[in-house]
Amino acid sequence: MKGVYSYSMDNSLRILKEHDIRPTQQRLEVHLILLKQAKHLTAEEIYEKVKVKMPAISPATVYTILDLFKQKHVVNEIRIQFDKSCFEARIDPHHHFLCKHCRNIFDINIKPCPALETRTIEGNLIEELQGYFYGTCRKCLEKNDDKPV
Amino acid sequence: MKGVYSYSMDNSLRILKEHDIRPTQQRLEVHLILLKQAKHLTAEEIYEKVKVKMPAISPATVYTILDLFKQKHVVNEIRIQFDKSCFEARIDPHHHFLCKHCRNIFDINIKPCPALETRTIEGNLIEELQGYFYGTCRKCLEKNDDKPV
DNA sequence: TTAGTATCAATAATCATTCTTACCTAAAAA
DNA sequence: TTTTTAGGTAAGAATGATTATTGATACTAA
Repeated sequence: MKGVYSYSMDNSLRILKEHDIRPTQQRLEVHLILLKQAKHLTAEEIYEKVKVKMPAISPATVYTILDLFKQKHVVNEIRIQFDKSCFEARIDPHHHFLCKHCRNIFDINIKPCPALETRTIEGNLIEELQGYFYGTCRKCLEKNDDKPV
Repeated sequence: MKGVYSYSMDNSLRILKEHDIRPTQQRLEVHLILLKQAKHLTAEEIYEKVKVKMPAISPATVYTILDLFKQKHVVNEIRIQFDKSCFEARIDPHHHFLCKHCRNIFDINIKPCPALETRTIEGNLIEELQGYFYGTCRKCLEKNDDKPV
């Protein structure tokens, strides 16, 4: 257990250093949570998880850290839900799907996606892109669950 | 002038009726503004514009109307800006570009966009999709304006 | 007419996020 | 070692878009 934890923490340490981020305890913890989770977490979910290890941390600190991580490109921010942001450690461009029923978010792979393969569109330079899909996921379709929550 | 106005208002009236929306004064006015503008407006911008004709209207009413319009598919909501929504009368699926410099929003046409052409992805049923591109628009590139606002 | 329904304005409430301030710590300089 | 400096953080207040609530009014159908 200690081994796994250390390994991941070392991973976070290396990643932060590689991106010129001074590795404080708080930053390491936030990064490790995103790395371990391998899922999309809201700022509040991250805050709740950090608080287990560091009860004194404040939400503002989590927001500050996530902001820094965004700037340094170690996390990706997703606004697929209208009322709050999610964050993920995966940083290569890819699309997302939000199920209206179970509210789960899935990564989407569109094989040849022209949007993901160009640097410019109609003369405009693309520096970031987000593809959001809304609908009913496979599992909820199988359940024949037609009413959105 | 009267002619143009009436024509547009008739347009709005027809569109609302076609979508089973009882045409009240407020709803017609909000719809007409979006129709005439042919651009992306925030809820607040719409509110400011309606207020010129109907000084008694409240922001809550505008939100309610826009919500109804969304449900009935007469407007499209765009969350390309993180802190507020924009609305447009164009309802066919298309992507958007936000320039980090001039903050303008442009419609984007990707010729063969697989995302716009499928109903399902990996077994998930797509009911709505939003493609958001962030970067530097053609005009700002020409100005060699490299610093985001 | 009259009951029932829908709409709307106004205000208050919510809630994610940001701002402000002050404290603390760690590294650099003396 | 002490001083200095800069950056990081906690706490709580502030912001601001959006939503909920409520009471009044207008429409609809019998």
